[in-house]
Amino acid sequence: MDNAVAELEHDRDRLGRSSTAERVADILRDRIAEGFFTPGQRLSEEAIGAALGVSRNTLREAFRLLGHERLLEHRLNRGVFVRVLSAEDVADLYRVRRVIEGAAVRHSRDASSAAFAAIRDAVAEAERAAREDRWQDVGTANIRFHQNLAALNGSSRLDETMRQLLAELRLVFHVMDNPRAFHEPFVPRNRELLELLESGRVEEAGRALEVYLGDAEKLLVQAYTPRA
Amino acid sequence: MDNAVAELEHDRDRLGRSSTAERVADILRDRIAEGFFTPGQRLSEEAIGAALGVSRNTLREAFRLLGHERLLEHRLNRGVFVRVLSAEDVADLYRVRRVIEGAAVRHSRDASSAAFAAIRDAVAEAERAAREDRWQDVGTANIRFHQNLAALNGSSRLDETMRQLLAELRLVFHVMDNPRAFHEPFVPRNRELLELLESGRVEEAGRALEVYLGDAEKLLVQAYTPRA
DNA sequence: ACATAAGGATCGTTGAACAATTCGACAAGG
DNA sequence: CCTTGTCGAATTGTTCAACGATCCTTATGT
Repeated sequence: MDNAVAELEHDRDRLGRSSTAERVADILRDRIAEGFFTPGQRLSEEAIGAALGVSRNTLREAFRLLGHERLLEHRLNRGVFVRVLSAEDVADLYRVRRVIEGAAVRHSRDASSAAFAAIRDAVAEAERAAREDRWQDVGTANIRFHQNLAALNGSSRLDETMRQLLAELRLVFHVMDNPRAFHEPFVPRNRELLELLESGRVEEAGRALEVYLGDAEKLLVQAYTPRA
Repeated sequence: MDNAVAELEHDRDRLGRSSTAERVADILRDRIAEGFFTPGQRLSEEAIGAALGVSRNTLREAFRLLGHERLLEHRLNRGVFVRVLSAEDVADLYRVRRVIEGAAVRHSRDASSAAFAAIRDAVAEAERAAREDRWQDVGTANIRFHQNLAALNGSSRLDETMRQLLAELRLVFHVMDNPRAFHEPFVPRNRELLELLESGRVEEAGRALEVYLGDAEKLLVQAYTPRA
């Protein structure tokens, strides 16, 4: 019986998981990800508080949460705004990706088969969505691909960093007017990268990743600089 | 004159730097770093609010800030506690360090001389503090050494990640009963690592770093497991 | 056209209040 | 003796109303 009780401890995390502020943050996070709130838009404490039926204090806690995820920007005495990423931000995000995903590739030698299965799933999902012209979903699957790739590092903190990073990148994706043109080319390249990893050609995969990220960054920066 | 004005922009960050919640967070962060609050200790909203003369709402915002830095742990309806790191946490922190600092070493080829100067400063400061038996300061200087080493990546986001990581590690340092035994051996090794970098022997530096981090992690884990 | 001042809107912070939850103590029952 | 149910104190979660501080806009005067 002691064993059965001991197993319950795995579920302990789920107990603390529901304060109003966190649920509000979840809602706002989704709204930002889906583009309902656009970058640069100001989020009024009063308006949103009234709309969601929570007090200003609770809403402010939710804002604080999303601010630390860099999805919102908090300007003193001026309110919170949906983050606007600069070209420099994009460059920085890709510097981090090269570091984390590059290390993930090098860790692929001693990764579990379950970790590879997760990556394979994401690739398959992207291919399926691409066949069915669901380009928004292709983008989501691509993001999952890179999230699972980064997970090869085996570090929960790097997973968290990666999740935040990809959430930030999603802010930029919404600026792209043509989602297909941006996401489509990377579907076969994800497949390619996966096969290099599974066949153990680590150095080759590392070089492919560098080119991959370089191309993706270039596309994003080009979509940004025109207005400068 | 334009140059003088341009230089002022570096201080711009500090302007927005003054909400009460953030200042409270700064105070608590320092207190935690110096060991005034010990891991596992509960921080009462009422007691601390009264002591600092701020309202509960403001204090709770400060708690949120530190919670996202993983210095405090927030348990629903039970309050906030100074974070207690497990052996698994230590292992995870060192996984991240290997990734970030390892990448930093590889970036050292095209790093500015100013970046190297910052590292050299930290090494010199550690040596000075060691000569004067200020072992707490040696630890602080060692942390600065690694912070500046990570800065070779040239990414503000990785800098931020590294700052949080090192703040978490400081939580563990306070568990060590003999700070000298833990910090002293690494002072000459920092010097060694710096010289490898400055002479361009990157691969060698990478291997030295791996050993370095492996040794440091082992020391910490040993200090942890006895009580298990 | 420009600087200045007034006004309105919004944020930052406080203090109080009440509901919800936790925790320890103590009594009842097996 | 151990377990279980219940109560009450203490603490947190959340809301609300209020006031000063700050920013933005607009009107005013030169």
